[in-house]
Amino acid sequence: MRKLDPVKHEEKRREILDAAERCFVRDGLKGASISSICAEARISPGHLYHYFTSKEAIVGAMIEARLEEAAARFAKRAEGADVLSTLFGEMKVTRSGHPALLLEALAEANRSPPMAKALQDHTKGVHSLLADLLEKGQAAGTIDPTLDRHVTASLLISIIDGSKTLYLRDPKLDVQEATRALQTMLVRYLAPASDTQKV
Amino acid sequence: MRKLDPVKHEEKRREILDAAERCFVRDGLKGASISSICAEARISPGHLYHYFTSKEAIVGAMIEARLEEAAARFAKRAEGADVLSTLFGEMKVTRSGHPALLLEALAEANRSPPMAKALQDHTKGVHSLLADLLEKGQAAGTIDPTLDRHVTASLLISIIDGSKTLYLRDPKLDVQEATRALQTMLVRYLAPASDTQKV
Amino acid sequence: MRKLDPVKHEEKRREILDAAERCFVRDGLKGASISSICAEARISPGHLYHYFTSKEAIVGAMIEARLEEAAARFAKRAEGADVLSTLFGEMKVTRSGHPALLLEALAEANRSPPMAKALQDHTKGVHSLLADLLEKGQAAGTIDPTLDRHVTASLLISIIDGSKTLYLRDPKLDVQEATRALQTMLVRYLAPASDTQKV
Amino acid sequence: MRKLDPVKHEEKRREILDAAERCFVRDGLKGASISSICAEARISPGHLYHYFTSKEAIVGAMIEARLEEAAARFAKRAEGADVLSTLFGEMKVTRSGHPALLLEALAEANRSPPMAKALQDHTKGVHSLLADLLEKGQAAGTIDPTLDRHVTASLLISIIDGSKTLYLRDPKLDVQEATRALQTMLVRYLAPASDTQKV
DNA sequence: GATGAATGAGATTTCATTCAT
DNA sequence: TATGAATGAAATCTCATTCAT
Repeated sequence: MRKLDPVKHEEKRREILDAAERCFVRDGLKGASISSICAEARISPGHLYHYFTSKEAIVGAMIEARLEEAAARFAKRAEGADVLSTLFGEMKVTRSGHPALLLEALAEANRSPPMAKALQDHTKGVHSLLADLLEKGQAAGTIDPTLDRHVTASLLISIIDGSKTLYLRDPKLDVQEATRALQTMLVRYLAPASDTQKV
Repeated sequence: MRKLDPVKHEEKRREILDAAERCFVRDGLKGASISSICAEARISPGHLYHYFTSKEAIVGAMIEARLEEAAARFAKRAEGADVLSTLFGEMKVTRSGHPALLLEALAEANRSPPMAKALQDHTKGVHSLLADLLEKGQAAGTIDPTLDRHVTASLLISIIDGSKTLYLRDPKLDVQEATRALQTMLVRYLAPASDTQKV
Repeated sequence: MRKLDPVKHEEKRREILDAAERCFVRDGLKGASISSICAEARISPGHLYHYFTSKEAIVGAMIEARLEEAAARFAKRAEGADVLSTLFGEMKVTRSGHPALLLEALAEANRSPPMAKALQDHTKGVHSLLADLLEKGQAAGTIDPTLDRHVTASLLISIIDGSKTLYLRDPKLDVQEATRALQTMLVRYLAPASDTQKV
Repeated sequence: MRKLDPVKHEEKRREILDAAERCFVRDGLKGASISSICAEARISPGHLYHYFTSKEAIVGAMIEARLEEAAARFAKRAEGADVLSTLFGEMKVTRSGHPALLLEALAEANRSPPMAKALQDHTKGVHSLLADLLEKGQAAGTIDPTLDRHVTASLLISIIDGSKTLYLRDPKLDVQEATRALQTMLVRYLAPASDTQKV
């Protein structure tokens, strides 16, 4: 009797996730309520439960989508580019892309094993992309060959994470200047020893 | 004839804050409930309100205490030391000191102006300490004199923040190795141009 | 496909208000609790908040309804009648109609501006009705033309208010006798000077 | 061991009652809390319970004191005066003397038998004073001898009660004018039939 | 698919009262 | 006498979730 249209279903799911995201950004993962999400998505609470089994599921799906999107963006940026320009590209995003959500996810990962797993799974993808880029750079002689690719990749990710707090800790900071400084640091770190010149 | 004993009062306050902190680490800033805090502190809910006017006040006092403590620790470490060894010292703390709380505070600062203010105020202290250390290093010739002290200080703080996520994103990461890599990066970044040798 | 049914909604609202009124009469405006109202209305506390945003809103709506009802009853009684018979009619209600609620409202109006406003707004309606009746009586020669209609109307309302305390101050008082005395007083007060005969 | 000084005790009790009264006027009988009373009286909650066994006892004692005071004032005013001037005197008090408390007491008397009893006991005193004054007036020929003294006394009390609502129902009312109108009404009501002239 | 009524547990906070000192 | 620590019940209100239609 139910003629279920999987396409429309998926569409609606995404609509709800979008609405949920706006609520989560505004009110926090715990602070946002199912009913606020329903209001934002203009559906009834009963209906929402046709698409998601619980609030936790919404949070999970939403974070998952965000992480996936970020990974995809990163992968696209990495295509045919070198490590440095990929990283530089990523850093311009710093103030957009709702760092709030990433911080929420990181805080939540401390307590929620599913959240931690989602975070770690996604991290793996970005990690191996970076490690590959580093390897290519080392082969091409543009990256210091003495650096361990895996540790360095992890480090680079953590630096991107850290860059999300710059604005929170000092809203008056000149973002462009800070970005440039970050780039300088990365260049100095990753360049082979022969590259004596400082940027 | 008995007058209120401010020492005991302060003691009890700290006891409650300690209990609260354990709850906040375990359940999150929003996830921890007043009654769980009361249970942890072994007092009645009514009594808690002799010491704090609201849950928000508890969160605020607790974060403030943590930030102050961190700043004090940092200041002590900086006494008579140079930038690099101060930073290296700070990084060993990485896995202790409840990074969970810092991440919670950062996430919360996105929405709560008082939290943002507390974070920014504390940041200023650490920032100027770092800037001073950088200046001294530049005067002594151990730090690249072309670096802007203020931007660099901000950047260093954000790198410390980012280091808090290393373990969350990859629990299998070798922390010692990662710490060494971080140190390498800092040395390469901060060293004057003449110091050609890589560590 | 089911849309919200405003009729049923309104019905339920009124049911809750009726239950609330019973509680308020029994326990007082402050003494009645949300949970007692829920018990009386046989709904859950959560559900009550689908219909009212706060306890204050319930109190307000309930008093408003009462005042409106009283005003409507008064207006109906005044239709085609003269002042005296209207007032006499109103006085027979004395012991019914829950004078308790009016006294609560009056006491509350001392502190609650919204309550004061509701009371004053409703008073205006009754006041102008009375003033009109007085004017007609003066034109017809049955009411002393030297009386100021507005002050007199206010006075008459306060006398009705005062009549609500008769039973409270002396439960053994013969209500019929008291009502007759009240009527006598009103006749003597309002009658034109030429009407020398006392009732 | 306890050398209890009954005079000081009584003094303190009265101080507390005065403080309590201010709180009750400000916040209502239910709205005022023990701790607000303690703050107002500048004593500790533990200490308060040396003087009163419960909040109810404070309310009771306070209302009792008020009623007694009102009765005493009334009695003093009645000394050697006639009904009308006594009533006129009483009416000038209208806006002072915290009508709030009387209205609270009346509302409370609907539910609290002790409060009802206190009210009725006090009423009896005023009632018989008024009845006496009326009797004297009738003997002297200044009061209509056909009026029942007891019913009339009750009626007069209720009119004084009602006058307490004048200002609440219409804050813009000219109090002097209203008082004059009230006096007119009383004169017309109480004067013997022969006194044809209207005031 | 879609609504909104309905639930009941639980959150924060207040308050009268008692207790130890 | 006097303090303020301490209690625990209860009050208001929120929220994730389920159900009937």
